[in-house]
Amino acid sequence: MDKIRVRFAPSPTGYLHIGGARTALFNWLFARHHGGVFILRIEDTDRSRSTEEAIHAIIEAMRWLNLNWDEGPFRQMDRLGRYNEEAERLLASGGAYKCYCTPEELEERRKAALEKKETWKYDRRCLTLTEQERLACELEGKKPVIRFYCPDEGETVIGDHVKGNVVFENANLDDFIMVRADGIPTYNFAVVVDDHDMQITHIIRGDDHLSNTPRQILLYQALGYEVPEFAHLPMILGPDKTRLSKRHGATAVEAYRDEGYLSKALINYLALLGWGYGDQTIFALDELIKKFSLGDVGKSPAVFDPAKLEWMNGVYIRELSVDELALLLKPFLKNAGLTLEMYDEDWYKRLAEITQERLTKLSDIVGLSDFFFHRVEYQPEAVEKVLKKEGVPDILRRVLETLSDSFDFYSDEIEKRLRALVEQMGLKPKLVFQPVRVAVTGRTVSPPLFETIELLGRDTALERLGEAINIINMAN
RNA sequence: GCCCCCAUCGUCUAGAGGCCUAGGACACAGCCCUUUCAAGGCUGCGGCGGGGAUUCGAAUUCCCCUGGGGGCACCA
Repeated sequence: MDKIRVRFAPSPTGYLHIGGARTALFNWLFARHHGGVFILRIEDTDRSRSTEEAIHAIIEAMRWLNLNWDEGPFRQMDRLGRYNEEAERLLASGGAYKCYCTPEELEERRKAALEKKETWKYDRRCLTLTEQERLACELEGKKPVIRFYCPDEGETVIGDHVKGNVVFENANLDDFIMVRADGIPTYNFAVVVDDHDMQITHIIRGDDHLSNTPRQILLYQALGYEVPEFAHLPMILGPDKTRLSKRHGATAVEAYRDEGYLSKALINYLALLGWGYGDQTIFALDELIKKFSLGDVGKSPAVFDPAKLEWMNGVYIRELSVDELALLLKPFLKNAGLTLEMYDEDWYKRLAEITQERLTKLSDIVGLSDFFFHRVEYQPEAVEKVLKKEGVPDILRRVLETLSDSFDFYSDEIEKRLRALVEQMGLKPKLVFQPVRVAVTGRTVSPPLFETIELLGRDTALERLGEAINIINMAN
């Protein structure tokens, strides 16, 4: 087989969507698996909806996901000449014809047909225009569109790699518009010329394109092109089983990045949406490349499950080294305004270490560690439930004394001394540690206590212990 | 309305006629570990949409129904 060439061809009308990312990923995996070429092409022929920002956003997202492309990004708007050439060629051979019907006229006729419960198909009014009538239209200043002359007999078969053979009656297709009145090609035409020119061997895309495929195949044949292979991926759905969209929550890849998802986790999760390899759920990237095949792509649509993505993200966060995690965490802290001069690199690494298995998203670090960066805010509930218990002031005083002793302020040593105190007081560990936790963090839930005390530093820890004692006294 | 696609736990899926008493993962519940929360371990809950047909035997093959999705633009 010739060298495999695939492409991802988004239209730049918004951010890179989860579904688009999945399509890009499958193309990329297929290319990498076969040592082929992955091409990025921007389908920007919809001039009213395409924007430069969207192009940048898509490219950014692709980079973040590490879906590197070998050729491109190509832009369809740069290739207008080619479409023109091919359209002229088809016009000359009778495979296409000019149509002077205006959108308004068409809309009217479409409506009328629908009212009579007839299926609308372009009525070929302009197919039989005489040269004189044509000239008259031109003189009126009408700009024609170019329509494909669609055969009304026979059938077109797609040999799809995931759907199998799909048969369409040509009679159900109509003479669709290839080139708009302004000379810009429509999707169905541009995509065919591009895929041919770029020697695409496999077209892997969402199955929302399945019903467009026969039109495109007919176009390939009319233009004398070799028809490529097709693989139509099942849609990604929201919880209500409709096509995944903003209504269902975040769908932009960059939103996940900003929430603190790791690209590797997103990739792994996306790979499982429509593809599977036995019972396995966690795949390293090279494993994905090695194991990916179109044959293992499922036919049925998949519901996007944010909960599973979250879980998987946690798995990937736990796989990070402490150094890597510390580096990734910093921007999230900074963004939340949580910074403090006194904390050095090592401090952040320790923070990463003690929060690692508690993070499901990088952004979780904010809620988990904010008390390190500003005054304690005692949660009323925590004060009520823990600090106001019998004997707590005494316990906190004893802890304060213990931590005031001169010793190296490390978690191991802190733990040793506090456990000794617990022993000495003859209390259950929990009875001592929970009040201490609330005293130094303001709440009942926190990272591991002794490490937290260490990271707070002796001064702050003692200060907060004292503050807690005051609060209790004042309440009484 | 017309055309096309799809159908196993709530979700992602394994399953290509007997290995299925339908397996795994997420979620959920319980227990263990434990200074909290996590993480981890164990256990549990939970499914082949319905009807025919083929077969000694069907989640697996075929047909119909139902349900869901997609397309039918001078959008892609």
